[in-house]
Amino acid sequence: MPVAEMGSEMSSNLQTTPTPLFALVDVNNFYVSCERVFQPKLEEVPMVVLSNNDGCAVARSAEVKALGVKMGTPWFQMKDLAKQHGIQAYSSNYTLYGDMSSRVVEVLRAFTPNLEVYSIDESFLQIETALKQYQDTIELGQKIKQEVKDTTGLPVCVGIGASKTLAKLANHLAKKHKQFVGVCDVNGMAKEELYQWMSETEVGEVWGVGKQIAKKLKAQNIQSVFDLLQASPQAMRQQFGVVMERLCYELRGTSCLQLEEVAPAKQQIIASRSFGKLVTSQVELAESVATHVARAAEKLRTQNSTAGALTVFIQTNPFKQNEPQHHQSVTIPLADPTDNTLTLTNAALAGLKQIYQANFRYKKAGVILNLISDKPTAQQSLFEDIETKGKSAHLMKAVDEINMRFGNAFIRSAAAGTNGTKEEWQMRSNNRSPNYTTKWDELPVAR
DNA sequence: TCTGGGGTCCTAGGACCC
DNA sequence: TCTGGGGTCCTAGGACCC
Repeated sequence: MPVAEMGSEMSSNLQTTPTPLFALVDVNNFYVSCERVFQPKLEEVPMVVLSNNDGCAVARSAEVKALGVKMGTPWFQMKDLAKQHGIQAYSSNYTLYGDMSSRVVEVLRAFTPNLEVYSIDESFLQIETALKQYQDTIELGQKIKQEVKDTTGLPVCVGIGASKTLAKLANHLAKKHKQFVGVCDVNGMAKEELYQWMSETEVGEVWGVGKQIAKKLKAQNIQSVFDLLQASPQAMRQQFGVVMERLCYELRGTSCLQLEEVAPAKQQIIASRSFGKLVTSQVELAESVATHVARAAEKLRTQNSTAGALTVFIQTNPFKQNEPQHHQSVTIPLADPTDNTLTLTNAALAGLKQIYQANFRYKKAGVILNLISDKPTAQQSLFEDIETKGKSAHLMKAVDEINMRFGNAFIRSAAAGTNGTKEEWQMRSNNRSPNYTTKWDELPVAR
């Protein structure tokens, strides 16, 4: 589609709903910047922050990025480079980073309560209201940047756009190109300029386009963000699924992803670690598994939750290609949801016994607590749908089809939800057992 | 020859994010 | 020799249910 037509299509899409405006505030080189707040002498020193066991770089200063060091590069692989350029390495201090993160959020909340803490170093703000007190988006953005710097000592960039994806893109531009001075608004920008930036930016930079998808896109000559903007969302959905379709609309300025002000309840808690050296004995694995359970259970209690099941897993080192590999996990359902460390430990150790195999050299062990959620099952939500909205179109279609094939004798399965009260439906559902002998003809008759 | 079909649950795996 | 840890969502296939 020619560029000129696309603009008109975008505006017609937007007529129905008022356009939100998002700002993404992201701390530059977060862990590195945190260390520098407390050790100002590190300013402008090329440095990295290392993962657990000091394995690989999880944060790089601008100087190190300029040397071409990628995120996640193992420390041993960059030692030569480090020597050559005087790269300093620091072990990570997550307690400190967590604390700094809260302080940043506090500052941002003063601008607007419409805020989503997206990660330890990033927040989305919805800024339509806050904007009224400023001349324009750039002034607001600069004010945010200054305020965070003054209060916490941390440098941030601000990206502004009509969707979260565009705000992310804007933030990327603000970080990459000095002329934005840390604040970029792709919404206020002239279309021609935006499209220019988009065609200069690789498609892989788009939020939600990772390595694999970028590769497939490039194979069909979708190289830049602009190329993706021109692709048909329907075609993208065909190939990559619904997430990708949403992403395309977001790029075109139709916001599909809402601000999530209240963090949804966690579905799982993971505690895992790599070993410093490879482990072969079940006893050693059991010790580490017990430690992980204790940590996970602690997190569980902190958030006042209980686990309905527990998963244990152990893995060999995937980087050792010439060694036999063993990755296995087992999930243990817990009859009564619990937050009790001893109960969870017993379950975990029983699980470990099931999956452990001698003669493998294990690199990593961990546990996952599967939390009890109040999210309704698909069937429950279907029922609620019927209760609130009346019989939905797709359900009626299914009913019609059944009636067409089998006559009006009965309606089964999901359609059975149309019969009786919620309680009756739940009873039927609870009564299911291997011995359940009800014949078709005994099932409830429709209407 | 044709042989019911839709739903749930579970698991595994792939993709993505920071 | 040495390669993080914690999350999410989606999909597909098989077992099982009625």
